[in-house]
Amino acid sequence: MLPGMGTIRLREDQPLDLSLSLSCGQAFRWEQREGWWEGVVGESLWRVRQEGRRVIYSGTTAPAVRHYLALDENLPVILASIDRDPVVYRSIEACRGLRILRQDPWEILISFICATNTNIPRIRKMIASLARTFGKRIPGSDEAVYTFPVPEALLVSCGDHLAACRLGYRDRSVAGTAGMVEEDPGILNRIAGFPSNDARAALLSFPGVGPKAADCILLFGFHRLESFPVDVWIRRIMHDHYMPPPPGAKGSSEKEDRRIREFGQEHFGAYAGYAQEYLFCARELLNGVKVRSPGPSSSGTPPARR
DNA sequence: AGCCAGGTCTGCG
DNA sequence: CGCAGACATGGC
Repeated sequence: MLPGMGTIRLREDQPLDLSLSLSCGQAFRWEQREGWWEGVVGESLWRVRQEGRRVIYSGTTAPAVRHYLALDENLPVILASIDRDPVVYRSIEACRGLRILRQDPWEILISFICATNTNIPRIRKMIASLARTFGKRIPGSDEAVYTFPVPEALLVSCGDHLAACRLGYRDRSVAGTAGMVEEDPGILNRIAGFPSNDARAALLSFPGVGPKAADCILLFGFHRLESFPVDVWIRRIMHDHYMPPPPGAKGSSEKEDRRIREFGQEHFGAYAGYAQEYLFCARELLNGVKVRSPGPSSSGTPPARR
């Protein structure tokens, strides 16, 4: 029997969609293999799988899994609180069981610096490349598996290694942010204790972190569930279904994104981040845009736009 | 081949 | 301030 193997029984009233939660774009290191989800959390390789109301795991412990999957949070209450209009209602129906994970702030900080102006498949590759190049190998796994690199690890090598990770122009931001965290190792812990607006301001001081990345880091790395990141998809959904862009508005602008974010937080309330994530995950349904997801996907005929 | 992607930063007016 | 371009790369 594998170390740390066990089963968690989900409460009848607490939905979970493990696959959706791990693949929806809030975490980038989970892969489906042989019926399991495999991912590195901290120093360990986890294997997780869901069978109905059971979560089966190995390589970790039940409390760690419960914490990571936020099984302590009352999802029906959260979903009821954001269920304020037919659009988000449809998203909830489509994605019920999606939970916002509790992930490591440092890993999320670097991940969402990498996530700017690119697509999810490539983000996954960039993160995998960083881990393979700078992380520690985790023993006891058939495939080579690596931890997410600590800040110092991203700095020691001569920079050629970073270039080899193919981050594009983001490599400077990753290196700069790693340098700042290495010089001030307590900074993320302090940010974790800040009120959200101060935490947001602090995150904006890292190179490569703008308003959208800061909100993603707050939501996924610091579990600030009121955060409402506005990316190209959310902007599209909000303009199509909630608040048409002002006449004469050209494409995207920081001002317009701020307007969308403020509307989202006002409209959805304290759990606006959950609303954002459900809308994001239902974007194909809502906007009729073909979206790729990892793993073998059985694609029917995509609905026409609108 | 060309448009686009979970945007950010810089340099203008 | 607010806005336009540049930006490095690869998915589709």
